[in-house]
Amino acid sequence: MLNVDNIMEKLEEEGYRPTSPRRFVLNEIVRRQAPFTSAELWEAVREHAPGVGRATVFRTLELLSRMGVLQRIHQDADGGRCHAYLACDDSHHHHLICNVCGTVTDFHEDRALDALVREIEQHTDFKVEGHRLELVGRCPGCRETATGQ
Amino acid sequence: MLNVDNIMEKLEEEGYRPTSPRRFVLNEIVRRQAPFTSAELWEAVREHAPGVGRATVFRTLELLSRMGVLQRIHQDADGGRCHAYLACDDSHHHHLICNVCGTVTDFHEDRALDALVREIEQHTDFKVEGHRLELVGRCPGCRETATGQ
DNA sequence: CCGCACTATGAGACTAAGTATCATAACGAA
DNA sequence: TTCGTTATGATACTTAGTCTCATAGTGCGG
Repeated sequence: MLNVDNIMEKLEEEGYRPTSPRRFVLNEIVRRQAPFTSAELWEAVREHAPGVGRATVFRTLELLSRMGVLQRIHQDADGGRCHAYLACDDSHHHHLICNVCGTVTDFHEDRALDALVREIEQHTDFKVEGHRLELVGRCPGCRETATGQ
Repeated sequence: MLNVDNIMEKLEEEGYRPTSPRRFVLNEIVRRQAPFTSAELWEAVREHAPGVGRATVFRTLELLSRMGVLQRIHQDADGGRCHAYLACDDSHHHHLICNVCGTVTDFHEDRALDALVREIEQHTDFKVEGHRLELVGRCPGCRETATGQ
């Protein structure tokens, strides 16, 4: 699914044009494993495809988010600068982000989450309609090697 | 705990000065029930205490966040504009935000969340070190009255 | 009560993310 | 080829938040 051609095809199916600026941006997005900022992406696009404008980069980010190919994740940065983007498939899932190397793993533990939601609904009388959940930690690789924060 | 005098006292205990600009800002923060944006707060402060500068409002927001009196929450707004602030006590807890009226309820369901974390650790071999969780839905009041989105 | 070191403040410049505008260019169907 | 539509790049703009710096407030030691 995380393949430039597939996504371009999907774009076309949904009525958008498979243009080359979009392909350039998509190329840079797909090659990233860890969450990236818009600034990083724009820098990379400018280097590899100098003709492409900044607005197009943002427009493509927005388009792909709407299509579910990309997610915008929130991080507890100090001030602004809290957004990062991440290519992922569009099924409902959550992210596990490594504190050390930034790699992201998806997970789909809906049973336990449903249990949590049910418990909360009982206690609070809220009707829960949606959630935002992100876990951070240490991936299998970094768990062994690195020790300090 | 959500009392201006208490918080001012706490400020003083931690070595900060209980100045009147801080008190003005704090007043506006404490009177809000629902999450508010920095712009709303700044507008309110400017109206009720014209002498206070914008930088002071942001500095106070930051200070209170560091002290745990305030949380910065993330919302899936379209673009920037994703931050809201919320006064709350500093124990570890999560928020339940009403989609209709914006009211926020805290919850402390750590058992179910721990179960979720344990399950994920087993499946992924990650060591989970932290999480961000926010639930949105419909509070008891709005659940009865409103029906449309 | 006074002076002094330090912290806090306001004004305003600055930064960075993201959006809006607008004239132009590429597309693709007829 | 033509023509309506969609996409594009340049650039201006907006908005959240930060930085700087000169000034003012604060609290403590005398």
